[in-house]
Amino acid sequence: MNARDPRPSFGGREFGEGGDVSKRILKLVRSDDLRRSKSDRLIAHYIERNIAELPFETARSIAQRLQVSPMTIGRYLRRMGFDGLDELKSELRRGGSNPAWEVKGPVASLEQDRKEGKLLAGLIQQQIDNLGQIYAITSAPEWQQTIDALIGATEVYVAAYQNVRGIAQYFASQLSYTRPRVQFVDGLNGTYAELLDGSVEGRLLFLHDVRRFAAKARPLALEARRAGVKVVLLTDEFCPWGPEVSDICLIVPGSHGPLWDGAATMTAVMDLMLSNIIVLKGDEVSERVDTLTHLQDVFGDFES
Amino acid sequence: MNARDPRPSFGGREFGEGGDVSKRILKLVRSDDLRRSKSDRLIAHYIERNIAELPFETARSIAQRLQVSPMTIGRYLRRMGFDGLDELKSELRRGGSNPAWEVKGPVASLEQDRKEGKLLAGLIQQQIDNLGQIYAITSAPEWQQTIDALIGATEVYVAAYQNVRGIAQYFASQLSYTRPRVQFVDGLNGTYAELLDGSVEGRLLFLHDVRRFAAKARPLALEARRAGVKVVLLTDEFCPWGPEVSDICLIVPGSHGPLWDGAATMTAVMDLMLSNIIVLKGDEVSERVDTLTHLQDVFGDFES
DNA sequence: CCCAAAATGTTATTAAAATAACGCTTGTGC
DNA sequence: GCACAAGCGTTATTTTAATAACATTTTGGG
Repeated sequence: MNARDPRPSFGGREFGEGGDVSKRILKLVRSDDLRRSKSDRLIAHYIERNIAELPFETARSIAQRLQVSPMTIGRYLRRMGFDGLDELKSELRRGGSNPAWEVKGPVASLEQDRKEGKLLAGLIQQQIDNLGQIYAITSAPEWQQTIDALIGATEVYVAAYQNVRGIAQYFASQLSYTRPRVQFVDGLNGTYAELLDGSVEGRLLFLHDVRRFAAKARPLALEARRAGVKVVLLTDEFCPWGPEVSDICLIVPGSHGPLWDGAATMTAVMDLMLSNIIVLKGDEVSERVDTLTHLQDVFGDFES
Repeated sequence: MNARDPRPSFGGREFGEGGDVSKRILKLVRSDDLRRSKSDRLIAHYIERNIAELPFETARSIAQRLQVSPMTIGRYLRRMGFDGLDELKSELRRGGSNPAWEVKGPVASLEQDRKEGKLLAGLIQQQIDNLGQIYAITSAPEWQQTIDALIGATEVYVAAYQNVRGIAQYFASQLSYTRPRVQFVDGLNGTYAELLDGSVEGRLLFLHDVRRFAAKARPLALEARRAGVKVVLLTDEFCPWGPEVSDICLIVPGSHGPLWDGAATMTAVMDLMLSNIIVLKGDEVSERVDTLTHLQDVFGDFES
């Protein structure tokens, strides 16, 4: 045993209260003694909320999720009184009888509630169905073209209006982690000169618009193409002029609900694009992320 | 791959019969093809009776229990169509989602397709799992409190920073369709005076922040509460100071991927909130939407 | 009873997780 | 601020599980 990481003689299995095991673990995890440092709280919190998932986890996987080192998890478990995650697991196993993971998952109860006509369950179900559909998009040739375009362009300009403007800004923000020269444009100066002045070859306009289309969108796309800018359009199935004004037109189906159109599916599509880019660019992205993380620490107003 | 122990092209995930995963596994295990030899039946029987225990087992431990060699277990799992027990476990973990589309095989595109196809499908699956989980949030008391607060407040201020800023702006934009006096605040004037000056009772701060937390977020929440503003915090499971600084703390689990943290789940949560509000406010919202639609037509730069 | 084919066990190798030892960072008391 | 202690990450090592390749046993037909 490591002298630096002693296993205390109290706590853990020494308790013999005989009650429900997961309750005991939760109680342990909630005790002040195990929430002292920041990562303590992180881990405690994670266990508290994901106790049903623990059987599937390893110390390593938890560590990765929480962005700490596996050692920290190991030390924490030892402070809890368990000699490694396996010991905690077998304790959980004995305690049994509470298992959310058994046959019914959370999704199963979701299904149940949906049948009972609960509104939110139905909406979630619809979101899920939508997500199932977007897999089809990733197999379309336009998908690969879009990825290639986003990677290959010298400069990327992202544009969107009205209510989905924020979503596109998010995309631009995330995209800039994977490559340089990404900019959100709003044309508030009235000209879009930065995009349309033709001073750089290989520019790309990533235009996002959905129903109740913005008046500016179509002319911008047309003008961009005239200026030699490649245009990617991400839109929904209601766009009447999609393919005409764009080089690559990605149509996301089903991104509209009974009450109104949600942006969740679009966000998922964007996240998928980013993931795909990361996979393709690999280490190149890691380096850039490191650089940006450093810059964040210097200028970024991030915590800690 | 071992020529003696081929993994057949049928079986396992190739089936897309839909429905609950454990059902699928049980069905597999009961098929004649997987009960041919003596140990086949032994293993099949064991899985059938102890499927809930599987997450705690290893191939080795099962083997020991059944007095066969670990190899036999491994081979059996492979015949089932799983590449090792871990793959079966992760299937079980997913619980209940329909793998129909996961199966559609490799996407027909460029070289790395198989890998990437799998990857994207996996990411979508993860999104779906996340969505399944958010149902749990909607049943939490905090959910209803949040909805009530969003409806009941005299003024709503939405705040977020860095990369999720756009997402929150989207939320603010959408929320303003359901009720008046919604504003996104960024504190760029350095004071947040509009929010903190105490000139109006019943104000609400809707603060959204996720990992790599903004340095501004925590102080803003604290200051807001001091100024008598109710604080709703929408965050992920990594927030160490969530409940301390907020009146209502909504924690969205699983909004993080292997590559990075996506915003799709958060967007879905927001859309759900909006839907919930619409349902509760009913006609009141319709009227407001009509009004806003009219205003859009006059000022809004919308098409047609 | 024998023989071929299938099934299983054994052994050696590979892959992966846990952790001890060390060093850096962070926070905290004076 | 400064110094000491606690917390954490990193690397190298140990331990454990999974599996390919080979050896042995079992099964079923003649």
